[in-house]
Amino acid sequence: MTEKRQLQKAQTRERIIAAALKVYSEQGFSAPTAAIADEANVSHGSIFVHFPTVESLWLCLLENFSQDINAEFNSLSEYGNDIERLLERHIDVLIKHEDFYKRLVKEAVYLPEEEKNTFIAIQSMVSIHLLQALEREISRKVVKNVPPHMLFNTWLGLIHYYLLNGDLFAPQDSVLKRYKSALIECFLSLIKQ
Amino acid sequence: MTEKRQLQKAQTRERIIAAALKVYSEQGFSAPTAAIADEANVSHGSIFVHFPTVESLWLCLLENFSQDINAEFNSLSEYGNDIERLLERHIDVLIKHEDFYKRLVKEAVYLPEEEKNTFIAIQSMVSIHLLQALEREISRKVVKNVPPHMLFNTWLGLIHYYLLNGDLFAPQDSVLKRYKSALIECFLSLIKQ
DNA sequence: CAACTCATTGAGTACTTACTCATTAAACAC
DNA sequence: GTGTTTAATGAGTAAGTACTCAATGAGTTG
Repeated sequence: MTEKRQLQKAQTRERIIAAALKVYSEQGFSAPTAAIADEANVSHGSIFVHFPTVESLWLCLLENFSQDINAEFNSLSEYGNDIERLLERHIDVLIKHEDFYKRLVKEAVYLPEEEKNTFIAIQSMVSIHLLQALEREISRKVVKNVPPHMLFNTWLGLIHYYLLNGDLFAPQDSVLKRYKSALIECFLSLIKQ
Repeated sequence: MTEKRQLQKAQTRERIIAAALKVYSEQGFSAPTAAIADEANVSHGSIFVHFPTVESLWLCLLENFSQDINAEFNSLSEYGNDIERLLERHIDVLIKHEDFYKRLVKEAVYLPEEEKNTFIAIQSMVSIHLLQALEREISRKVVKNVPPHMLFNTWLGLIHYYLLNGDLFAPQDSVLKRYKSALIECFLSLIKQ
């Protein structure tokens, strides 16, 4: 049997991934690989044993993140067409991953195509549920007759705006926690007839 | 008289500034100084004769930009409280400087404090006029009774969202030109009672 | 126990960047 | 015309980065 080695290798990989998530959340994706090795208590070279390039490490993190978050958004279907509860759930999931999500909003522009697309896919996940609910409520004349994708973009634009300017709106605090109800209230009152 | 030298020095400075504006608009603020020297047809060292550090070059560009754009926004007062025309004018000014403005939206987060503040000041300029009009229309019950600053953030969030995702919404084209009327229409119909 | 495999190491390499400074030549003062 | 000032030059420096690879030693196998 050749188990102990495999196990240790897997553990090292996980340590690197966890360290990278932390370091990138705090310092951004241009943080040096040396900082990740430090955080993971692993030699610098070890990173390149597990990931041939930094880009492959980014991609791995993004795919993990996408899976995690998609799993949490799947439960959105439970809420049916209750827009308020969908919005609440949306923000709650983002709060859970606020640091990393904020980094993505800030830096996705500079990530390579593949990573960018993964991030866009995450947003599509929410949009599916929200658009469905919006269309339903528009047809029921509860929500204004505005193209639903523009409503969705307004919502995401608002949230990302607050995330990007977090230092301004809520210094040393979670913007999403602080403004959750204000954001939802504002958006709801805007879209309603 | 010692004129020719001063004139040539000033011209070189302007050439560097113009080149930097172009290069940064196209490649972002992390573009190497060598690219700017190339574009300006000036030696690499020349840049540091006129600007002690790259940061001082960034700041100079931002201050120029702020002055230009503020001058154009000052005419906003002519429009009084006509929100639609204010929004139109806002987008028109941004269209005029779209490439550089887009870069700022994308990268302001990483610029040093002073540059970031200059960018924030630009946004305040618009907010003054727009908030005034919004408050007026709220008191006249034409616009919904939502905190005006949240309405402003919704508007700016929407525009910045479209700018950030320009490649998605309008590949190889100006997002603002393409979506100007849609954005204004959407926002107006949302805020109205 | 001996031979071998392989995850891990960290000093070293190759590259890119902002910034320097001795040198040059054009503009200027007399 | 001669000497001085100074804008401009570009090869050179220092610092930081991702990535490599020969050496190590713990794990594994017979």
